[in-house]
Amino acid sequence: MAAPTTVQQLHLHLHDLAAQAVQALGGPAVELNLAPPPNPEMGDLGFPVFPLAKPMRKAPPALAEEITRELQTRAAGDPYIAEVLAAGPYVNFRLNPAGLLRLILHEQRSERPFGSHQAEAPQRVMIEYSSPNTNKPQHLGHVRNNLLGHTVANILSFYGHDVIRANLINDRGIHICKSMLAYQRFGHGETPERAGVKGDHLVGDYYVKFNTEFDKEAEQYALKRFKDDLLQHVFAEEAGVFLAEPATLAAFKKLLAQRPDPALTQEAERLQGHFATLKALQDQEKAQLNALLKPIKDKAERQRLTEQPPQAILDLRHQAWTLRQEIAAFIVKHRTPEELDRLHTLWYLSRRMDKDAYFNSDDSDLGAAAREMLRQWEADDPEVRALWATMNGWVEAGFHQTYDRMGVRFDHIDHESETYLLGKDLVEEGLQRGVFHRAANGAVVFDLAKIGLSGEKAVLRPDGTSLYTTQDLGTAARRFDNHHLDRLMYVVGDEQDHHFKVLFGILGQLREGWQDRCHHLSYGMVLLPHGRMKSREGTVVDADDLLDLMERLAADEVRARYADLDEDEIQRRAVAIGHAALKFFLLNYSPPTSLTFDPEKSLEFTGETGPYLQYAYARTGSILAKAGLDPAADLEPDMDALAALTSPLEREIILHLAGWPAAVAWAASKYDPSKIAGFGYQTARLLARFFSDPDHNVLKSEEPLRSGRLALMWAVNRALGVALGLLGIQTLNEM
RNA sequence: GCACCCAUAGCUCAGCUGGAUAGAGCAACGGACUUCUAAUCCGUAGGUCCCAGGUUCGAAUCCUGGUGGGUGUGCCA
Repeated sequence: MAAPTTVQQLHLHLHDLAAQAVQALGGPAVELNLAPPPNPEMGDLGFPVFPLAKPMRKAPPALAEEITRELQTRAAGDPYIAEVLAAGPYVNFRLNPAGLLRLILHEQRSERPFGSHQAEAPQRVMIEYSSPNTNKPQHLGHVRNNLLGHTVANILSFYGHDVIRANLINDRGIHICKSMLAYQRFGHGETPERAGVKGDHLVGDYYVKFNTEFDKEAEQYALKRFKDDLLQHVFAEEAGVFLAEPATLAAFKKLLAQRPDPALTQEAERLQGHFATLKALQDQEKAQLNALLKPIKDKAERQRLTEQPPQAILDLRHQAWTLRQEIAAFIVKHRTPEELDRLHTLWYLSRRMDKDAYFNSDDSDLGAAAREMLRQWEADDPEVRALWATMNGWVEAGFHQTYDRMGVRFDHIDHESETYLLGKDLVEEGLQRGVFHRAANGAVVFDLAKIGLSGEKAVLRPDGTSLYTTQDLGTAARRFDNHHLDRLMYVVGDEQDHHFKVLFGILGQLREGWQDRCHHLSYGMVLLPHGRMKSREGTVVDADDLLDLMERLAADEVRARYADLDEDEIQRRAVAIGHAALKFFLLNYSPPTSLTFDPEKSLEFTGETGPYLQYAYARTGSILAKAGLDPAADLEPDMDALAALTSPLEREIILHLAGWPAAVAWAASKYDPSKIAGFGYQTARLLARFFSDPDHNVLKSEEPLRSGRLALMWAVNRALGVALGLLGIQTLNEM
């Protein structure tokens, strides 16, 4: 084998050397699991001999000794291997750091960037991310999606694939009509310019306006239509249940706040404490009942026990009932008739009334108007289309401002208004071929049993209109055909896991091989300390507001450190640092992890954060600059200088850098930016240790160590710069 | 009911596809600014890797069963 010219080849070289040694000793040809030992004193890269012990009929430690001796003779004179040593049942290599760093420097100067793949053929990959609705501005959830998609695209592209960044803007449908209708009725011709508001926010305000107006309408309807029904339920058997609900008591507390009476409010708060007890009682009851039922298989006996549980369980229920009564009695005693009406209505709306059904009924004025508007849109009504074009224009302009701020971009932008009719021909063809069948009511459906799931999935309604899935099938097909894709990826939250399983399954039935070329990059939700973001409750973290906040917080930090810096420079750094903190925070979680965003705790600039990486980078750059070296220009390594790098920390840094190609390969194959973030953080951590140690001072050290350390700084600066670039984090030369 | 995901330090998370003594950040406590930039470093403390079995030379990691939490399960999008 030729001498290794890359770190990856070196890894293979070591593996082959070890495998040859094993075979020379009569062992089997197996893959050896080369991994770093837990302690650097043991070596840099090693493998366990357990799997070889049985076939070679030797005790592991003795075998390790034997393999080590064999390797020592075979590796003699190898420029990359300093030592081979046995450690119990393990065989470890100690590498020559100078040789390793020379390889790294060589790769960093080569045309193919260090860490990009060397062997695989490039693939054409389309990755769809963001996919926003044009009825409201983007929020923190979108930010995670945008950054995840954009960063994965960066990684795949860096790795050597041909990447198409796609966005499918959901610009049509009933939800769009809601904001349009509210604007038409309440907007008075307002524009973003006149209101001084970003277009997406302006439209979002009308979407909210629609919902509050609709809620009012629904409440009035419920009160008028179901008054008798409400009263009956409330004072009948469900009284205790309804009144003793957390939501009811909370609503009542709000009502109490309108007629200030501290004593009552206090009492309401005390009673709210009962809910925790109620929950505990319920859990106990459930646990006891389950334990009781568990050993009993007979169905009738189980049912009897469920219906007539033993006294202990009844006691628990009684305790709970007493608490409920206390809460109910409090509300009944202190409510005014108006308040009770309001509570009834809220209860009915939350428990009994199907708001979607109401929206879709002729009873709802706003619902009917919105649906009519959708019909007009589909019929190309010029007035509706004009309004739609105007408002969508505002929203998209707003989106693009936000994308630009985040550094997120796209190669292809599709609109659902152009794609929503796609897929029908595909369904027709599938129907002919028996992929789909016609249901009794005329709908065209897919039998999910064909792909190992249960139930049916409709792809055409009885009236022949298409569904979301139909459109997705058509859009995917068009993308495969137009772009000759090897892979099609969707960055979408994990609540749509099932949808994509179905979609890909059907695609696979329609076209051989498409299923395996599709991938759903599923990621966890962004939660707030109190739970999910709910626009209804005003807990949504707006993307633009968040970016503003990050910039402001970062500006405060910069100002606190460099009071005399001019304001432009403060702002420039604040944008870089604030965005870095946000990006790193979101990308440092592995995608499947759902994360809790706590503004108090999440917006940090110290510890494992983006600015920590930027800081380490800035310091390497500063040292290079002081030495008169340009980090952008190439550096010619001098072996004597590199050989002077012998401290444990220097070795550790070099070894860590050698792990970059593996980190990129891993991130690219798993679509996981957190691997890159983790690598960057480890790099920064090693550097922080390096900088804090006076013995490792670069500029004050003697030649040839000084040149060696400068070469190391140069290599680290490049590697960290590339990692930060992939994460979309701006580098700074001074912090 | 069924399906999928998750459970690791007080909190938030890693843990390289089964290897050697399970790691970081935050929070707590103690120490280091005459600095190649303290957005930093060093140290102390903190663990029944949810529980019970199984596979294996070896399990946080794989399998089975349970418990707890989340998300789905539209002829909605």
